[in-house]
Amino acid sequence: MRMTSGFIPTLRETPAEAEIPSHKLMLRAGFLRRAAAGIYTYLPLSHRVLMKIMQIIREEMNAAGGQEILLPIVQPAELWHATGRWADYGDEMFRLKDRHGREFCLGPTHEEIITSLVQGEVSSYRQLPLLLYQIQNKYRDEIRPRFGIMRGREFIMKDLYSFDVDQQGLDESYQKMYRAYNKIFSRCGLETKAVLADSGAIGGSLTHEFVVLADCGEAIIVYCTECDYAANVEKAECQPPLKEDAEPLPLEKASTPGQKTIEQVASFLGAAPSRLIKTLLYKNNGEVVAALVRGDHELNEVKLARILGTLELEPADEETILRVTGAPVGYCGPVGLKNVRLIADHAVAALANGVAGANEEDAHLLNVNMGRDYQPDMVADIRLVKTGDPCPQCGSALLGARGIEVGQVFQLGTKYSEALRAYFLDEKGEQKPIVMGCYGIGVTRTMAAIIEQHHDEHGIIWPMSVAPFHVHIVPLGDKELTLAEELYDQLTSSGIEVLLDDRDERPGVKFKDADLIGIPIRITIGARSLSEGKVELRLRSGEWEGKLAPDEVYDKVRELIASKGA
RNA sequence: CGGGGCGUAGCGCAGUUUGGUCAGCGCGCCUGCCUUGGGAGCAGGAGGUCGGCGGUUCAAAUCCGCCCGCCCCGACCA
Repeated sequence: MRMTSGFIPTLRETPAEAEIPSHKLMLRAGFLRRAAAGIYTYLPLSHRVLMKIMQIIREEMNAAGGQEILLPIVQPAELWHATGRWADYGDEMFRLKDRHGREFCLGPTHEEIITSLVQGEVSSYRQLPLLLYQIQNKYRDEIRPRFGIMRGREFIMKDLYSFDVDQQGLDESYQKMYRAYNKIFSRCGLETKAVLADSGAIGGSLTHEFVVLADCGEAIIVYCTECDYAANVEKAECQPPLKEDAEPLPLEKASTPGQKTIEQVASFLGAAPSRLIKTLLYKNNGEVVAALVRGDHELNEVKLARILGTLELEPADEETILRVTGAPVGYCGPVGLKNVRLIADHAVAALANGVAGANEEDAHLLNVNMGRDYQPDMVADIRLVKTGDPCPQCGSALLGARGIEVGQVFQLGTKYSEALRAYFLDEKGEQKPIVMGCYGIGVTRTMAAIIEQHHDEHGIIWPMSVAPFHVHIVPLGDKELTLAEELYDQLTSSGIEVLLDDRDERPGVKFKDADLIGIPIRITIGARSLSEGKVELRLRSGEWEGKLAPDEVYDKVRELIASKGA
C-alpha cells in the first residue's frame, strides 16, 4: 500500500473525545473514527488488524474442532420470550419492529438463536458433540459506552457454543476452549490471566475470564504469586482467619456521640477497625437482610446476592434502617436485631470481643461475641478480597490488579436447551437436554487491549502477528524513491505486507507518522547511509537495528518476520 | 438514570463573566517560492447555520427557556 493512495488520516493532535492510550492512538494514527457514542468506523489500518486477529481465532477454533457459521443479527422476539430474556435484558437490548409490527432485536448475544437451530437439527447422541462458532457483530445499548472501542454499543465478537451429551463432555469442550484461548491471546502478543469469575445473569456454573492486565481495565482481579490461583474480585475467596480464643468479656455499652463511620468509632474508642463489626442492611424483595463484615473489610455484593439467590439486592434507605434498627444510620449492630436475616462473614465469626453498633443513637457495644450476644442465620464468605489476603489454595499473599476482560468461557448446562426444548436421544433411547457451553472473545476489544499493552509515548508498537503491515518503507526524499519502489515490489511480490511512504513530506513528518502507526519493521532510505550503499532497518520495538545493502534487505526482513511469529 | 464537564473551521482552542470593530488563534488543507535525517520558513488563499429551536433586545457566540449531541465519575458487561 502506498500512503499517497491509502486512506490513512493521521492527526497531529488528539481529539478531545479520547481518554485512554489505545483510543487516542487509534484516532491519531488513522485507525478509527466515531460515528455515534459507542459506535465506530474501522478504517483500513484497523480493518487489517481485525482481519488478522479473526484469522488467528479461526485457526485455533478450527483446530479445536469448531465449525464456523454466521447467525443473524436481527432476531425474532419469540425466541427471547421462550428463555425469559426478552424481559430480563431490559434497556440494554436494541429492539425494533418490522412493517407488520412484529418484534425483533439486534442480537446482544446468540444463545437463543443457536440453541433453536440445534434444536431443529440435532436429535441423536450420534450428532454430538458439536462446536459451532461465528465472528459477528453484537449490539448492546450499554448504560455507558466508554473508552472508544473498549466498551462500544456495537462490537465484534467471536462466540462459540458447545453442545454435549453430558457434563463430562462439557468439561472436555470447556478444556479445549480454555487451551485454545491461551493460544489465541498469546499469538496476538497479549499477556493474559485466566481468572475464576462469577457467572452473573447468563446462568451456569464454572466460568473463567481471560484478562489483559492494564491500568485502564475495568475488571479488578486478584492472583496468587505462589500458586495458580487467580480470580475476579467478584468471585475471589481467601482463607478465613482462625477463631480468636480470647476469654469473652462482659458486654458493655459505650457512649459514642456523633461517631458514625468505622474510622470515627475506631479512633474514638481507641480500637483498630479490625475489631469492629460493620453491619450493612439490604433490601431483597421486601425482606431486610443484615450483612456483617469486619470493620476493615468491604462487603462483596455479588457474593451476598448469590447466597440469597437473588438479582434484586439493593442497599436499604435511611428510613428502613431507622425502622428496623430503631437508630439512625451509623449505629446499627447485630445484637437485638429482630425480623432481619443475619449473615455474618467468616472474619466476623472469628472475632472475639468485637465492637458493634448498639441499635441506639450515639451508642456502641463493646465485647460483642457471636453465639452469646447474637446468632447469625448463616456464616458465609461475603467479603471483598483485597491485596495481602491469604490465598485460598496455598495461603500466600494475594496481589490485586486491574485488567481488560477480552474473553470468557462459560459452562451453561441445560438452561437454554431446556427452555428451547433442545433434546436428544441417548444410546438407551432416553430423551435428555443437550449440555451447553458458550465461549466469547471480544475481537474489537482485543485490538484495543493489544495497543494498551504495546505502545510508547510516540505511538503503537504492533506485535508482528497482528500488525496492519509487516514493513514500513520510508524514503526521505525524491532521490530515494526509486530504490524504495524496487524494494517495495520485491517484498510485496513475495507476500510480505508493505506500506510505502511515498508522500512528498519532510523526513520528520514521515518518522512521526511511522512511529504513530507502529508497523514492526521500518526501512529508512536516506542520503546519509545511501552514501555507504546502505539502507537502515529497525524494529519499532527498539529490539534491533542495523544497516544493510539493499540486496540483503529481503532475507533480513524474512528472518525478522519469522522470528516474530508471523 | 444520578453527579461533573463540554459543544465556536477537518483537529486543538481563545472569545461567553461585563451583549455592540469578535468571526479569532495554532495546526492541518490549497497555490507558489524555498527547504529536506525527527511534525521547517516566507508569501498568498479556501474554509464557520458559533450544536438546534424559540425568546429578550435597536443589537446575541455572549442573556433566558426548551431540546439535541459528546466526554468523564458511579450501578452493568466481551
